[in-house]
Amino acid sequence: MRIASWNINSVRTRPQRAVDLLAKHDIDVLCLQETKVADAKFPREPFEEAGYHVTCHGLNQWNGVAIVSKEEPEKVQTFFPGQPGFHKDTAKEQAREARAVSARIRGIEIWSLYVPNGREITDRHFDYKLDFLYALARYVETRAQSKLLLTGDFNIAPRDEDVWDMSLFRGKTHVTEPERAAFQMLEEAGLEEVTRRFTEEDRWTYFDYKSLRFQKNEGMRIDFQLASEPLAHLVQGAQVDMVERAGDKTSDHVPLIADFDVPDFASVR
DNA sequence: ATGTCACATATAATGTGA
Repeated sequence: MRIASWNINSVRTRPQRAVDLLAKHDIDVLCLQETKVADAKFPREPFEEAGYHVTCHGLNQWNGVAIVSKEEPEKVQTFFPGQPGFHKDTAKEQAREARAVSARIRGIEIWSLYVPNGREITDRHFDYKLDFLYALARYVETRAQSKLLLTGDFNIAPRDEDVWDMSLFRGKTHVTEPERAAFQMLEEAGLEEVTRRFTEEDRWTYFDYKSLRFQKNEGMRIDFQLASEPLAHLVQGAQVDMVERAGDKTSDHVPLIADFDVPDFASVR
């Protein structure tokens, strides 16, 4: 079973790239982040014409997540239990943003997650990011005994080698101790990151649009797939599709693909 | 090289966000 995760940075800007990706890799489930579209405007047709189901969760032009799957999801959840909200105006309601959607497919609870960026370490958004991760870890603790998969853009580089030049990142978001500790909380709650060990060569998942970062191979590893133990031991391999970052009108992130030995009971019958 | 993209809005230039 092939599960891919990709921060597409606007699904309306490049829907055909996503549809082509499904065919190119024969993807069973594609988790998208930063779709940047409200549900009513989501371009469902090209995915459905390709034979896929679309589960989307978008509230406005920001954030937005989706799960595109060959099989029809058995259960869908928007927001994870305990997910905190945010609004830049503290006088307004701190409403939850469209950063989490899940679908149960072939017995796996699969989440497409877009963790808050954090902006600057002195910004309220940074505290929001940490709160989001703490709440996520608490939810994981309740689900870690079954097959659970968190995919997406975590906006954290857990190790120094996950950025191309650590000296440029000290004091900035994505590499701070509290962010890395929060990521570790997810692991301590029962999850294992399953793609890293298969992607040592092409290890970046993100390249800034600015400063020719892709051309200079100056990237970051901030996208991951974290599986609970009952699923993690079924992982068979992982890869990034670096070709997807080349060419015109690309996302700034690269698709992250993982394979799991999960039987398709329907095909066995 | 902060110097690129994407989205929105009294559509044309600017604000927000990454």
